[in-house]
Formats: sequence, C-alpha cells, structure tokens
Amino acid sequence: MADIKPSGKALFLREEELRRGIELMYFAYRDFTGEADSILAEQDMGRAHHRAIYFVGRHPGMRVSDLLAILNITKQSLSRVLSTLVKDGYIVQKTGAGDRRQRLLYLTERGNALEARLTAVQGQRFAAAYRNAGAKAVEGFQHVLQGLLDVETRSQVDRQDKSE
Amino acid sequence: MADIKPSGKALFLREEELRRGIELMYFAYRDFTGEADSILAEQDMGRAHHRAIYFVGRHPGMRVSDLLAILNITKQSLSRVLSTLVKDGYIVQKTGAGDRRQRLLYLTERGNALEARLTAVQGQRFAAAYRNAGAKAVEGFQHVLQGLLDVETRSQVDRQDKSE
DNA sequence: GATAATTGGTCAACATGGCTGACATAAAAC
DNA sequence: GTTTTATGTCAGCCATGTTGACCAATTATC
Repeated sequence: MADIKPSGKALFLREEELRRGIELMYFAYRDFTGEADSILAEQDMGRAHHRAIYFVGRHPGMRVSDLLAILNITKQSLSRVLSTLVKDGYIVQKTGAGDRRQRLLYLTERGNALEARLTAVQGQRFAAAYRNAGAKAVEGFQHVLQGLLDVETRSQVDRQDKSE
Repeated sequence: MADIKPSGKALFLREEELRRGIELMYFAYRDFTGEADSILAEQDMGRAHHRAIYFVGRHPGMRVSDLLAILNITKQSLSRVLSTLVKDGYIVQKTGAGDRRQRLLYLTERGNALEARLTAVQGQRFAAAYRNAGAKAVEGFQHVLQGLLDVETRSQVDRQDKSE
C-alpha cells in the first residue's frame, strides 16, 4: 500500500504489467490485421490499399490531402495504391465542385463491397472480443487506446468524432 | 432497451463502436511504435531488429526456433536481422549445452542497453495511458486485447504467462 | 554404424510499402 | 500576372516480408 521500497514487488509488477501491455499490443495488432491481409492478398492488394479503401469509405468525398493527413504518409506512397485502386475500379475521383483542383474520393460499388467485407471480418473479431469482455472492459479498452495516441492523432480523432 | 427493430439505433451504434475500435487500434499501434522507430532509425535498425531484441531480452537463452515461433516469420527474414544484431554486438549466440545444434540467444550489455531504452519509451507511453485511465480500465484493455488474439497466439501467450 | 530427422544458416529472387528528390499541370488566390 | 495550392508522376532507395533450393552439424532412430 504505502510505497516504501520502490525497488520491491510493486515496481516489479509494474514493469511486468507494462511489458504485458506492450506484448499484447503487438500480438493483438498482428492478429487483428491478419485476416484482412489474407482477403487482400486474394485480390493482389496489401494493407495500404485497405487503409485507403477504409477511410474513403468512412469519409466519402474526402480530398486526397485529407487522406494523406490521416494516413500520415507521403503522397508518393499513397499515389501508388490510389492509382491502382482507381484503375481497378474500387475508387472514383470526382473533380471538386467549388475547387476544381480537388479530386474528391468515393468508393465505387465494388469498393464498397470490398470495404464491407474487410470491415466485417475485423468487426466480427472486435464484436467477439467486446462481447466476451463486457461493456465496462470496452470502455476501458478505448480509454487506454486513446491514451496511447500522440497528441496530434488525438486531436485528429476528436475532430472526427465530433463531426459525425 | 429492448432490442426491437434491430436495424435501428442499436445496430448503428454497434457498427460505429466497432469502427471506432478498428480505427483506435490502427492509430494507437502506429503511435505506440513511432517513438521506438525513431530511436531505431538512429542506429540504422528497424522494427524487425526491435522485435528480436525485445523477445531475446525477455527470454534469455531462447532458441532460434522459439523466436521464429513467437514472431511467426520465416527463418530467412529473421536471419537477416539476427545476423546483423550478432555482427553489431547486440546479441550473442551460445551453443546449447545439451543439444549442440542449438544456438541459444542472449543480449549483450549493448543489447540490453538498447532494449532497456526502447522498452522505457514504450513503457512510459503505457504508464501514462494506464495512469490516466485507471486500474479498472487497464484490466478491460487487457481483456479486450486478449480477445482479439488468434487462438494459437492466445495459447502461446498463456503458456508464457504461466512459465514466468 | 548407416540413415533419417532436426536445428540452424545461406543464396537468390521477388513483392509491398515506406522514403527522398525533382519536376509538371491545373486551378485558385493575391 | 505571379504565386501558391492540390494533385500527380518519374526514378531510385530501404526495410522487411515471402518462396524455393540447398548445405552443414548434430542428434535420433532403425
């Protein structure tokens, strides 16, 4: 209770608990993405394609620069996947009505179908984990994940949450 | 309260909540690894090196095949990072006493120092998030993460937890 | 003791998805 | 009319995953 002997059991448990978090985070993320990766591989796509499809599905009509800001990668990296997604008919770009420099991004029917399929498998994994852990645990889960974010990411996520 | 009209608000909230989890997972993992990535880049290393160092630090004397099983990658992939880690003096391999085919893995002092530094930054991020969220939340966090694991990973993690 | 299996390593080639740097075009803003 | 913005593109580099083939040392098995 009292924190005498800081090098004793309390500290040990603390470090153990932190390592447990670190490891769980690694394994959970790996497994969480694994199923989607398999589906993507069938269509000769990778995780990068998934991210583009996911966020365009989430924010139809978003600008390329918005997507870049969310993904936090270079436009050259994004370009590679975006152009194949457009070529293969998963995403369409429409010239912005107000600002005609913009190429607003939308999923096609095909894109929507793939997005739904991918989100379904990941969602099912989450749903199972949520169901098993209970509502209180889910709250805690989200709370801790929020706390792991960089401040910039946090404000981004907050902004998005509000606008929906 | 009662779940009449399954296509109504309850379902919508559910999908929203699942997407929220998916997104938080992505952003949190990215930010969680970001700091360590920077440190690693200074030493001309990448995440793969980190993983090897981390788990060898966690399980001194482990076999190469154990590390392969944990990381779930091919030995060719591991070999690339492992050989540079040995060459650069972060890891040493000692021939197994019982079975001399084995090359048991240990961190050197240098390896230990880097491991400590990397685990410190990630641990601090976790500690802050944990502190902010509270013990109950941490429990829920770990519970949900466990639920996201593949069954094979889960038994791996369980086995490890017991043996410590 | 010969043969088979295990542990670990290596070479080569390929894919994905980050990165930098340089440059181009169209449209908007000043 | 010049500058800035939004987007795209070419070229090349790096890290880290993959497959397939093959090898050496050691241990286990018949």
